[in-house]
Amino acid sequence: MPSRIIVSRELAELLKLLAHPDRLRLIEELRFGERDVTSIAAALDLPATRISQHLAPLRAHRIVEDRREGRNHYYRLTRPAIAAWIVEALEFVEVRNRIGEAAHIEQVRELWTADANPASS
Amino acid sequence: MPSRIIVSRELAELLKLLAHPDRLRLIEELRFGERDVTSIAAALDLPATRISQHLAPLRAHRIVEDRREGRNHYYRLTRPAIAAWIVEALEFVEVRNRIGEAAHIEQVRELWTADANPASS
DNA sequence: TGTAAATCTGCGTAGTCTTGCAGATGTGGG
DNA sequence: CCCACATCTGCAAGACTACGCAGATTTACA
Repeated sequence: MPSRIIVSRELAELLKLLAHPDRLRLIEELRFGERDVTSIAAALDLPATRISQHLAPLRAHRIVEDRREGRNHYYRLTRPAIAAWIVEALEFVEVRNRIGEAAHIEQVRELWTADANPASS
Repeated sequence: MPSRIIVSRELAELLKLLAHPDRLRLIEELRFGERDVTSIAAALDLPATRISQHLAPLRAHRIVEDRREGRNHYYRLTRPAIAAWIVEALEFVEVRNRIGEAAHIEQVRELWTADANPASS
């Protein structure tokens, strides 16, 4: 079997893994370093169980790594560059004619490109 | 609703759209310019109907655009940079311990990074 | 040792994606 | 006008995914 087919399969698996709104926000949350599950859950306003469920496949594919400290599990990006790579994709998001759509994208690009984690918009 | 949530939804939609082995290879086929459906089908060794089915959602999200000439429909990437962006993702594909996995990835990276379309591996 | 906190895992349901196939459309040539 | 070619669309079955919930684990601490 040609390499193309093998690799495109792996690549598709990776993209499918990332192709969920919560997981994308989760990854962007980890942009600045490790966080524990409860903290991520609070930031995304989702139940901790759901975060754990999202983390499981990300962990299995080594998108994230974890470290235990007492009762808490701290997660971090295995290859932090993936967060920046994701933000680059904003360029390819179809800008529909809806009012404000482009503005939303620009706002998030700035948010996910910033060095710190100031406001949440 | 915060921009983050709106945009992460759009971004996830885009990634889901790309997250299919055939569609990834299809996009890489269009890297050098327009191709008609039959020609793509031959290159990927898939039935033309399937290619058409893959093209439909890509067209709807303006990943590709088409042009008719007689009976043929020629497709091209709306934003050609997306092909290069996808290849960058190879960096994040988990390199498993299987023999030859890394070699496969490297081979495809070269293939999908090359200026021409010589051999097929 | 008992209880609570933090997280993980398993399960059922509902919804979505993939794919082959049949049939519809549109176009060029005779 | 009729046929063949290129492509599209609709449909049903099977596979896969997301989500809420219940229960299992692991660890801290009294």
